[in-house]
Amino acid sequence: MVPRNISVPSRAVFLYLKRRAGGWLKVDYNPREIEPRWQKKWEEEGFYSAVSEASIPKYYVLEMFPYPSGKLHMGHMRVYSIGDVLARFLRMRGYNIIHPMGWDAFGMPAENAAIENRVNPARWTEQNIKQMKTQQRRLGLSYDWSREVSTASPEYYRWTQWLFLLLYRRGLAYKKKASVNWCPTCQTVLANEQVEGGCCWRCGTGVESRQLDQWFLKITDYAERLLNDLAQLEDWPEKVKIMQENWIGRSEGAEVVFPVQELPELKLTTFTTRPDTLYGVTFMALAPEHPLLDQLVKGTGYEQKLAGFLEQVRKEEREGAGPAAEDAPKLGLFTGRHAVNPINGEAVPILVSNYVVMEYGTGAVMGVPAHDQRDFMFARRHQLPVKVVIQPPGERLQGETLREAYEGPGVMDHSGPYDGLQSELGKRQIIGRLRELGVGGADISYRLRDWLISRQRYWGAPIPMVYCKGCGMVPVPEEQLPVRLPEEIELSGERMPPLSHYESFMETRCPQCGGKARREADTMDTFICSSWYFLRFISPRLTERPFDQKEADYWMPVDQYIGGIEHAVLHLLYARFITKVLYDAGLVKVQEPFKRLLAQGMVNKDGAKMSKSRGNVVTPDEIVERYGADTGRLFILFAAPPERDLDWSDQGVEGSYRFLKRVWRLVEPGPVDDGTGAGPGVGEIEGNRGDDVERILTRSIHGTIKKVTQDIEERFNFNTAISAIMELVNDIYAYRRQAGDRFSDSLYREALTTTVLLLAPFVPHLAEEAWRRLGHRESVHLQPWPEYREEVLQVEQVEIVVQVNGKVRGRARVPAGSGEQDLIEAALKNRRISDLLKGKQVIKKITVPDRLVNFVIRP
RNA sequence: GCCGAAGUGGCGGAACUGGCAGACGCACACGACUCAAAAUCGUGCGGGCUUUGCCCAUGCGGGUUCGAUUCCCGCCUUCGGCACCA
Repeated sequence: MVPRNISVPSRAVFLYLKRRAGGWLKVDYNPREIEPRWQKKWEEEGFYSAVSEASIPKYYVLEMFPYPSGKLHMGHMRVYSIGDVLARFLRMRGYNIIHPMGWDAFGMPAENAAIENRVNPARWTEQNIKQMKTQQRRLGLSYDWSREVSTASPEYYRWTQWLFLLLYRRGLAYKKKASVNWCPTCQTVLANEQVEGGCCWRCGTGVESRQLDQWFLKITDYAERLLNDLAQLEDWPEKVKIMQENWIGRSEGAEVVFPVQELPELKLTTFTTRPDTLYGVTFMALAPEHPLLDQLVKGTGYEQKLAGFLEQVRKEEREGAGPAAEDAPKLGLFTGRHAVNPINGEAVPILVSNYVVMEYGTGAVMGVPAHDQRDFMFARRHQLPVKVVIQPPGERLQGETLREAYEGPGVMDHSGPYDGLQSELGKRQIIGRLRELGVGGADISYRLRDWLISRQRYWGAPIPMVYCKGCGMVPVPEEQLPVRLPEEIELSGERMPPLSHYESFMETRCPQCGGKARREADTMDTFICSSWYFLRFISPRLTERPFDQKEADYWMPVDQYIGGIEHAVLHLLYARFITKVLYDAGLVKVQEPFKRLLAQGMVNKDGAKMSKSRGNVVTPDEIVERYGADTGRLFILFAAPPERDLDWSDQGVEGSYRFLKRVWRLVEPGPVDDGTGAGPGVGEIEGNRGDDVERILTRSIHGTIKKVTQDIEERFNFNTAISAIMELVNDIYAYRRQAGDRFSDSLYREALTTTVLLLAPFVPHLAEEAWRRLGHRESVHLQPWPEYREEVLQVEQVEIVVQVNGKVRGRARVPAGSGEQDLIEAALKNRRISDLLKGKQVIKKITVPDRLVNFVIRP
């Protein structure tokens, strides 16, 4: 038996502290020396490499891979820090961790740099990757670098092209001429998701509309599944799911077919969410791009006028491009033809209007001005009749005097046999009638459009298609992949797309007939490259297939995905779509790629986004240089919960640094039992408070383990986890101050050991250095996470609050778990309480075990 | 306009299931150490008052409850998403 509270080791500590105070043997906290040393060591030891091994539970931690701009910013540092804490924590918890990193390396900055500075995009990108990787390495992140991939390498884009062919084979990739979003600055088209408020997501330029022959992916075929499966994503933020839901924009309604009066064989199909207003139709409006327009107008004498009108619309669009489309004038032109309302045989004029969008529904709108605000504004502008067919409760509206459309529900009116019916019921009945008549029926429409993937640019994965005079469009056979991007190319920035002017690329042989053929000159949207990269990380060097299915079955899905909210409907929707396609092709077993998602907030400074123009930019490099990576990581994680925006504070960083120095001073002396000297004399250490100090520290140790574990695992609240560790450190200092000759070497050691283990995921370098100083041989990052002992947390006595009418009026100490009667008795023993209750009538006594007693008295 | 989130000290934030509002940190003030400063250690720190204590206080106004930062209703402000989607 070793007696407790031996004074010898504590004297050792004491003397050590004294010596330090004298200024010798002291080593300051020096992250600049510690951090690179451990980074090197860890890499040599290679224990961050993931190995497939089904015997222990796997965990896939992934942060959205970056575009290699060459400059790491605070936003990057934040995502990586969050991911790294999780990866390190879960590794200590006994999981088989895969934590890879790579590069979303195709994209326009490389190409633009090439044009401006005559550098080679491939070299430029390589350079940036190298630079950025160095910056990442300095942060002490636990990546398995052996899995690094770059989407711009032929070994990778070969499989992006393979994916395209898979989509093509499955009928999900097609080429069509369509009016598309064109960014004049980027000289390329954009998918719908890539237009934000009418402007380019990348450069902010107003987007124009252009007619081009382009490649699309049929993501709309998956609209229903993409929508429904959101319900399975329990661990995704509600916000992101709602954004995707809105983006997909499912509306239920009906399809209604209107024959053209003058040309009965010609039929116009419309989509409406309000079949109950069918009797209120007073016109029909077609989109300017509507395919039947030419046929319709032919022979009416309106041909000239139509051509002029379309020219005007186009001009209007070019000039008025941008937001506020709603306020744009609703131009219209009569086509000379009429449509017949299938429900009542009424003929209404057919017009062309710029407020009808070809891409939604059928590109034709049945105009019900009384019950749709846009139709109403159009009708008033062009003197079309307004016919009220839905009466709101307690009102009788008149078409002639209506000031705005009534869009709510009501009772049907002027609707033949349906008069007097509730509109909701009327919807169903009219849909039934349309079906009977064979002129429509229930239908669903989505806001989601097909994904436009052609980019008239050079630096992307070439679309593996060949055009042959004899055979037409022919896909490049898989065994001929990759279609290599010519690396030595002069980019002028003028002749787009660049590849079309590069003969040695364009000229090829037709895979079918062997004759002369031309290649597709467009490259793919980089969002395709990033919609499957999480699978490539699983088998990054495989040459026969994009990924190994068995390995994918083991590692997928990504258990925790972390990234910015800006990808709520871009990357995250595309990746879900591609995963579902791969599932349908029998290549993966999961229908959803990301089990859990964390959308981290932005990093601001002085309440505004960090930007060069504001001059409020702080870079990870500066922070690492000045304070070390550990301080930067700690501050970023401590200053706010991960999903919230974070305000950078130089003083806050200073505080984190101070805390780490405080920890350093605890561990810097090394193991405490160096066996020199005798214990401190009585009175040399102030405030001896006896046994209690020991119990307080013990409880603090175990309480902190519990809190930190829960905060990381269940809530992702790293900020509160860190504050708990700070409290433990404060308790250790208090113990050192107060223990006196009861100082327990073993307890002190346990406290330090625990602190270091708990800090390991957050500040890996300092923790490692401290761990070794405490006398350990093996890395702290290979240690099991500490377990807490519940029994230590049990307390015998608790302090309860005593309230009178809900206001705190006193306190009482009671044994833990006391019953109602004991609580009340203890509360009444308090002088103030009994005084307050004297002569008063107690109506009610409320007790909450171990918490409070509340006396309700008559006022 | 529609959809969504958030409003708590001088500041970042905490309070997990309705139970002591303000943990932890920053800033500030004071004290110790020092010739002095820095560093460090310690103490205090929402506001008010008639200060053994009492009152007010979690954007504003109501409500439910013994008790509300937490639940409900109405409003205000800020931020984010969508924006002629028939």
